[in-house]
Amino acid sequence: MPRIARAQDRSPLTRERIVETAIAIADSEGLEAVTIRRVATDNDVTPMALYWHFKEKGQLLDGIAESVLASIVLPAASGESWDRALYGTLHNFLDALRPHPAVAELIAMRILESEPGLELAERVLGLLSDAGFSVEQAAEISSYLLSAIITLVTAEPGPERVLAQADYDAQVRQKRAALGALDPARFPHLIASADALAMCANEESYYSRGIELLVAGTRGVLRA
Amino acid sequence: MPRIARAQDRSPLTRERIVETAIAIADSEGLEAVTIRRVATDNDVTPMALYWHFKEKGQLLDGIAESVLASIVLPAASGESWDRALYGTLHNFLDALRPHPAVAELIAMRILESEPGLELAERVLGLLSDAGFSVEQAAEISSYLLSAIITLVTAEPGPERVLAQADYDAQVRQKRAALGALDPARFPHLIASADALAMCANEESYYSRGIELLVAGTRGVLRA
DNA sequence: ACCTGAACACCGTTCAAGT
DNA sequence: ACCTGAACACCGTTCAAGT
Repeated sequence: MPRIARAQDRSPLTRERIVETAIAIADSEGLEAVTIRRVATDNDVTPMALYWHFKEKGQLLDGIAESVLASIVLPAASGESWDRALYGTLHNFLDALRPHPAVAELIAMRILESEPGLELAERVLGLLSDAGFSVEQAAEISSYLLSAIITLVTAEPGPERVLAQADYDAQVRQKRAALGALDPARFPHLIASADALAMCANEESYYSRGIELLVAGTRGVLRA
Repeated sequence: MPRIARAQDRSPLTRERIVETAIAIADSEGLEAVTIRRVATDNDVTPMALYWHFKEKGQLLDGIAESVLASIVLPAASGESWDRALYGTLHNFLDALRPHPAVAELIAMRILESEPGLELAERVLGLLSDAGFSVEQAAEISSYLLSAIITLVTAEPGPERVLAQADYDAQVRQKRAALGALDPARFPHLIASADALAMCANEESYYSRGIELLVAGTRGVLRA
């Protein structure tokens, strides 16, 4: 008599599978949709099953951050100038974050808690040291640069990335209209910028100019 | 026969009083402690009373953001160079955020939804326009600069600002120890920076150098 | 106009128990 | 080792009702 399909017949849950589904939920519906109960449901398991793999929800969030940080591709250090290498490294970090804007906010506080995050920070500190910054300045600037890259993706102009295309377009129109309706005597520049503020016309240039600004700023404080 | 003290004898709740207590809770215990029920309790009122003043919790958070934005002091535009004026304006924004680091994260998405936020954005756009940026570039850079200021306060090195002094010190020690225990062959710069990364030695210089970096970066992309 | 009481559908988490 | 069932203390929110 064949047993009906049940939990013990399935491939067992793993930390990795749980984190994977959590990221998928965040990508499609936002971080607030990532609940213990929802992640459990998506794995055909009761909520309490997750507590075998994670002591508490915070550890699941740690796992998400670590997984995204692990996707950073850091090429071997080359003979470039420090500022070009810094640009490249920050871009490598950004490229890992962009596919998962909804979880980016988890990362800032966790960089120094994970192996791949430590490697990223070590690399940036090294480049700033090459540039001639003191240990204290390098520490301050590196932690700021990495946070700023995260901000770049969480603060991309336009509605949140989680929305369906139709909702997205509707929100863009609404935001543009709201800015366009302002008092022209008081907010002339906002009115002129309504289009550009309502959505990000060109993501690539938004991101590369953002990183460029950070690197140029780092050069600037070095000279000062 | 005297009535016992009851709800209808107290001064009535106001939007402002509610927002005020919400900010106080966030300041002392963090944003996650701000619940409808807790804010109600602190006002000696049932949770449902808040729904007379706010349609949903999101509107309370909007109110918090607006209140903090309203505390920005923007001096009248002076004859300074655009970059010095930009430094000053960003500092004005920062000064409004610093007393309330726990709610800073609410502000980024809400700047263009409130009167004082619009005034801040208009000012920054004007300065970038003076500098010679195109409308599109000014829009991109302004939204990035304002987010970056918020990041400066949410990403300040060291443990979260909500903790009691003893817990704060303990966390600093723990973080420093963790970094100090890394493999010196792989993470030499992190080990050297352990002290500086575990806490912010000098907040004032951290903040002024952060703004300096952003202004220098803006100058840099203008020349490019 | 302003607030309460009772109820609902959700959370995260614990604890004892099953295989 | 890995998972379930039942329960607890919390959420935000609705709806009808009180003054």
